[in-house]
Amino acid sequence: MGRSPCCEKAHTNKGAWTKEEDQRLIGYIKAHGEGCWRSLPKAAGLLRCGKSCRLRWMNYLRPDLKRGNFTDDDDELIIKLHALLGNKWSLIAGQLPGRTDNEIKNYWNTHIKRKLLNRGMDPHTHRPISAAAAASGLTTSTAAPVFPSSPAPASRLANAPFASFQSSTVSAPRCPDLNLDLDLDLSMSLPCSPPKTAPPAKSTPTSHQQ
DNA sequence: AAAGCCCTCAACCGCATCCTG
DNA sequence: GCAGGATGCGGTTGAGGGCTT
Repeated sequence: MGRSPCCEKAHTNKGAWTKEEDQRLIGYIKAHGEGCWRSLPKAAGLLRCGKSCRLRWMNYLRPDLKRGNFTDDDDELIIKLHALLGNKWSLIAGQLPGRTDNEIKNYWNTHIKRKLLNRGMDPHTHRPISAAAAASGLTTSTAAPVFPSSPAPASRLANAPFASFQSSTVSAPRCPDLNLDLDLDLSMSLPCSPPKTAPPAKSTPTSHQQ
């Protein structure tokens, strides 16, 4: 496509990071802080593209990461947040200090999906599979999720009514503004747009752009 | 003990959105 | 208001390790 590549692929390493690369990245960020990912690799003496450095730092090297050891509470929270937000992994991660969007996404796909299926729940709609199927003259896969199925882009969520819990992440441990302790009928609690039978999360804007 | 299969997770890719001039 | 660049996000892939046969 017409986009310029994010970096010169010919001169960048790919694949797994070596310890030395990690050390360089950590050292550089400790010394200079995050930011300007595009120029960071050169400045740090890394043959990586900025994106790759950012990802490595965010998902693996950051000192405040927990990594692994998801508790049942974490599971339940993720499930509830997913019911509310859909595949907005970064927002979900924001409610779980020390977790990254990538980690949660992986954990969802490998563990929680299965957990929900075992419970007879549809991981997309968060409804009982039979009900979800029945409810769909709609196809199962597009059965209306209980979260806004064509949610506003993440950034716009900042303007959404539940934005308050996003910004509250830091000060309060978890979702003080969401009634996550209840077995919510989430479809009732959503402040956002009325449910549409729209494609799931990310696909939204695509249709009217490009 | 070996081979094949399955699962997990780190990393990449492409697109969307934000930011700046 | 527009264009281009930078950053962030979500989907997907592939390597490696563990498990099963």
